[in-house]
Amino acid sequence: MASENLLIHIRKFVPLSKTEEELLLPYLKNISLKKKEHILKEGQICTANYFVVKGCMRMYFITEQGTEQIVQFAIDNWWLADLMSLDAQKPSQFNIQAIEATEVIALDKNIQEELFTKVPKMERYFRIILQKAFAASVMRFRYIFTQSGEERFHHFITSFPDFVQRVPQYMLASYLGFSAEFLSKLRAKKNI
Amino acid sequence: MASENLLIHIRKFVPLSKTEEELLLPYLKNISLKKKEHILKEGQICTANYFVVKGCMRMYFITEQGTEQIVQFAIDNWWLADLMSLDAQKPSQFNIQAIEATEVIALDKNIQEELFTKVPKMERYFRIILQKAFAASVMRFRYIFTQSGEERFHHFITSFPDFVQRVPQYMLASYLGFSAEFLSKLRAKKNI
DNA sequence: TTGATTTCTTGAACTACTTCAAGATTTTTT
DNA sequence: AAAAAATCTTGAAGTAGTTCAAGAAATCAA
Repeated sequence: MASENLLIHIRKFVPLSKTEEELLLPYLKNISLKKKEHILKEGQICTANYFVVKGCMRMYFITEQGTEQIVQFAIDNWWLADLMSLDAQKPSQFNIQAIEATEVIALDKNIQEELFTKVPKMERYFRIILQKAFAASVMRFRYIFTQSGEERFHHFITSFPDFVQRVPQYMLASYLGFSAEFLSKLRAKKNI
Repeated sequence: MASENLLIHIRKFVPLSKTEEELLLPYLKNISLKKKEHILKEGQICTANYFVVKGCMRMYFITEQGTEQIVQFAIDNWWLADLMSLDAQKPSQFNIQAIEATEVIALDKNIQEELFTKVPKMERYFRIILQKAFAASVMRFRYIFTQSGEERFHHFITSFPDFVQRVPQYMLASYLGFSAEFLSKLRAKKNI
């Protein structure tokens, strides 16, 4: 059962009573995505926050030059959404797409407030999750600003060796902030 | 009174009753920082979250090459902390320093949980603040990855014209991710 | 109000990447 | 199993930045 994965994740940060868990469940919606299926497209309003139960997703946009630029990945047990669009209910500047067949749980914006009133611990859970996500993005800035492309690539493959197998190389290059050709040359140099 | 500025900020996101405001105040500590004074140094454990009432601060670290790299600025009405160090209570990899004479309000980590229990709305306030901060950092990645140094500089000075006057150019260059010399050349080219 | 410190400028040589193009390989679909 | 689509590779030429060095200008401290 998909929701069980989310419950396990939540319990790591806040202790939920049986009653609270039962209150929470009706707010969750299971969604299955095929490979390459979009759950958000540029110009649409982001209506939910998505928890990846199993699979892999990317958030990206199309640059002025017409190329794709990836800003975030999400794998099992990560939340993903365009929080700016979700918050302001304005058209998104991003796309969110499944890279492989993916199961997500959606928490709809318009019932989220009601959930937080009924189960205040969920507000706490998201405060903690967001704090960690923001702290991680500060570290990402650190890496982007001080490491060369080669160093960032090396750091990434040693930190997430299994993940590297799951996404096409050109997506990894985009996420790390350099061209697919450059990554190919790095690999050639290192015999990877 | 410094705390009044924070109360005004909080009220923008959550409505606080008179009682709740009175509960909150004893948790706040006012700190005055001189220009160049540090409130956190690399290796120390970050013990509080800081709200800038008036002034300007930077969060930076020293690269392997011995140069300073700025990851965040904070001006009036922004929170600043090394959230990773604060959360895990491990030594920080960053420095936080006042760029000009600055007044901050500190919210200590070890009493924060107690505050959230007494005034749950504060947990909500931080959930909202963190959500906005994280959404903003996603946009910052967008700019870093797609705009040239020149474009980022132009975008920044048109978005925050007053801020540019307040910090030395070399700090702005560092924040934007290029060398001070390069920024100087950009300005020469544009007669700014 | 002078000296010390910090910040900004400029040019020259260098490099970590990019772009383009075209073919090779792998994966997916039928 | 063949055709189509997606992904990866390689080389050559170009460029947006960097580093270094040294002086000029602005700001700060006594």
